[in-house]
Amino acid sequence: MTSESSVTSPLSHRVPDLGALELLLAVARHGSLGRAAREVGITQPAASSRIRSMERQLGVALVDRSPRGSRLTDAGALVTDWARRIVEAAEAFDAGAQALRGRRDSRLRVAASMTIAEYLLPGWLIALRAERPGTAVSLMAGNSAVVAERLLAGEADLGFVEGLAVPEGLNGAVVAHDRLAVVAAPSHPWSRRRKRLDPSELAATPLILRERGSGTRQVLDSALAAHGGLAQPLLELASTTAVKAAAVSGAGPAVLSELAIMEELASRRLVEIPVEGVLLRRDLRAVWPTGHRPTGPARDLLSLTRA
Amino acid sequence: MTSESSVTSPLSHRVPDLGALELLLAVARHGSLGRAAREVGITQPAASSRIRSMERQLGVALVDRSPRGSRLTDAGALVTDWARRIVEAAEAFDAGAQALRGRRDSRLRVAASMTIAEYLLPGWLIALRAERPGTAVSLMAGNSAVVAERLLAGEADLGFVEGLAVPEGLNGAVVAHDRLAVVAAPSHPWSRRRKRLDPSELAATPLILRERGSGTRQVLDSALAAHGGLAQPLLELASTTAVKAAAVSGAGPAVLSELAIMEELASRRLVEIPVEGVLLRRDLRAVWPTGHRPTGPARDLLSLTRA
DNA sequence: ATGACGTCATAAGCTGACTTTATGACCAGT
DNA sequence: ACTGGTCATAAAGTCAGCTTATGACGTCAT
Repeated sequence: MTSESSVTSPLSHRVPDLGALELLLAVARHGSLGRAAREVGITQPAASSRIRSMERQLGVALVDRSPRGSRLTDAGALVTDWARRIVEAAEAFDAGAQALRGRRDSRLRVAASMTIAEYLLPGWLIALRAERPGTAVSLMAGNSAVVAERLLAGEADLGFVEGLAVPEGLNGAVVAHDRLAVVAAPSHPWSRRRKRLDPSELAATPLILRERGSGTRQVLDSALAAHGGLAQPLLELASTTAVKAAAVSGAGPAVLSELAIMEELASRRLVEIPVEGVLLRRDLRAVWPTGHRPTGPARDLLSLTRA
Repeated sequence: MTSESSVTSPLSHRVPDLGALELLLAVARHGSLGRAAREVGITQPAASSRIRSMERQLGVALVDRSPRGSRLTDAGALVTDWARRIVEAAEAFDAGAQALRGRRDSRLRVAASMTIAEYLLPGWLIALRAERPGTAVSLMAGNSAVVAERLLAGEADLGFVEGLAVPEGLNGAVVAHDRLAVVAAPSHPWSRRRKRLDPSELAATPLILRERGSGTRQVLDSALAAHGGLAQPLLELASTTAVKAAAVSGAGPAVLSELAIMEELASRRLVEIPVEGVLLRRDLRAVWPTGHRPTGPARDLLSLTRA
């Protein structure tokens, strides 16, 4: 192994900072260090030095400099693609964080359940910003009851919930679907099964679960009710993240929202276990007080989310 | 709109740097600033100050401090989840960049096509690092011909290609599938179609495409050959990224690999247009020289990728 | 009660990374 | 040759973040 590859130093020492990555993307777009520098608001020598130190840090030449401009090397193109994913995640972070700041003068006040706020809303906010720049959004995250309360109190203009039913006093429209998936680490015996899992077997096996009362748990229990009773907890954890981490580490099978595990499935840190005939689907809905159809910015956001 | 929300200042001024985000994740894990500080290798006062300035920057309280430790606030939990996605993208970047550095003493030398190197390999490398820490990997990216050449010259131990066929002299195993999808911006008329698109209509409509000769273009042309001839280019662009950007901006419909557009579909910046009866599927294969079944680290990586 | 141990906050001084300004070298096209 | 574009280098200033040293506060066990 190389001397560096085994070092467990903090990521931040081995990955260029966001400013450098943005600069790299700008260089890719413009084909010139100087123009890229202008785009990100620094001078040309600063850009030159920054790209150079990024190349030193990574140990790879990223751009071919010529008197007619700079083009990415092959390795540079690859690095730029990877960098773009970091920057996109940062954009989602920024969109979410700005909404969370929650100024009272926001034109659109959104109340959303945790799952939606975590996985879907940042993307929607980016799309909204692209279509209606200057729409200031504020975000309140909470469970269905909290969302309903805010809407009915007139403290929010649009809500998003993930329950089985629309709360009393609200109207809603389904904007997306979520599916609960049974997953396990690739090392788990279930990941090598050939037959689909039988629901009764699922109900009889201790699982890593969110605590009783969580939305995920409710959906699972109601789906298993017809097949031999409630889910058996192997571990009960307080957050989706904790459940995921336990499952990845091989502690046992878990039941998680599809939204939460897309990346783990793609990288095969988790494997989905097909289940026979159990429908673990739930609707994600936009909601508003009965009679108050969304208008203005709320309507803009709603139309973005409709599938 | 708020004074900040309309500012188009660089992302890096509004998003905390990677070190701060890592620190926040550590605080979430440990429930204590001091212990989190120790984990990321700084002192407690530094952590205290860094979290505080992050809270100032975001305008949101992230942790509840008490003499018995620190817990995330509700907003802090949400911010932490968003931060985790940035850090995960940074981990993928790091895994890829280390492989790209390509020391000659690497124990596992991989040659991969661009699409695979870009979208799948970083995740595999993270998984490999988790299972076999200390396996130094080097990466060479290129088209199928380059991959084959490296393998046959003994300069690579394992290859990944995405063509329609296995190159001469190599054996292979399908490790994943890719599907080409017809996509358009939500504003495009096709996104409001109710009927599936007819292949002959697809062949007759000018599309945003990669340049002739690219893998994507070849697959599309061969699929359309049976339905009225080759694809008509509206724009021919040199990179997947450029095609994607043009499609997102509404320039027209595009045909892109499913891997490349997962995020855009999730956030509805792009909409998939269902097509009637055209199979735009292609296999992604691991390959090695005929007769040289992968062993050691190459076998470890191969077994990770098998679906 | 009281002392020990944990928590986090504050203050002062240092270091280093990144910046700008001011140049210079290089190349292409006029 | 000259003009206008490219990138590189050097010197000097700025500022964020670090460490060390200390203090305040709450909990727990004696």
